[in-house]
Amino acid sequence: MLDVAHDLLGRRLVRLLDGQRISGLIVETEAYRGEEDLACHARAGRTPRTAVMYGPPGQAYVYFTYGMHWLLNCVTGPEGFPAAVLIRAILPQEGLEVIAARRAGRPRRAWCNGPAKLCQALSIDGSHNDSPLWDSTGALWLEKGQPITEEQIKYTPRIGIDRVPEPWRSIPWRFVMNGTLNEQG
DNA sequence: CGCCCGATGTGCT
DNA sequence: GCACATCGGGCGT
Repeated sequence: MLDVAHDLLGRRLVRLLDGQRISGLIVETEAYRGEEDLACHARAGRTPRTAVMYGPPGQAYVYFTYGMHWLLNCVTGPEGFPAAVLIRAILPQEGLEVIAARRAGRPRRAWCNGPAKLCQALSIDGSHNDSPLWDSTGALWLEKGQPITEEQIKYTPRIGIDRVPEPWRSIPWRFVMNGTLNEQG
């Protein structure tokens, strides 16, 4: 739901890879909710791919697109209602050497400033689909990060859905923490 | 800087 | 068949 997209901002996304923590603060999210939301994958109803979104909240919904990219979502409630929050950008915090290696040749600001980039940086793929993001004993989870205030959040339409009809194309369900996307870190 | 476009596999019509 | 919740390189301004 929208409050989850809001709450995820400022939280820390943690990946345990070869025993090492790799993490970053979430600074950009988007909400997708319901079969009536024509930008949401669940617009086609319940299918093998979208089944996770109909399940309990707190699970990862990881899908493959454009023939080469993985994207990470957090499923939101209530159970039975298909909705998820896309994690679009993080600010790298831990495991910087690993991130730099996985994003070789790119400037730091381009390490994790996109939904597919952060999945590449943290080695997130389909094996993490339907895994619990509240379980800190797993390979991928969310932690309390840094509390943020309402004034720090910018609301805009969602990205990359230009072919979706109104009102869905323009509804401001993208959430950005002010002044974070272009930081050098 | 901005716009354009190719890459490349999968899910759904 | 075709669209796709993207990315990065190329080229023009």
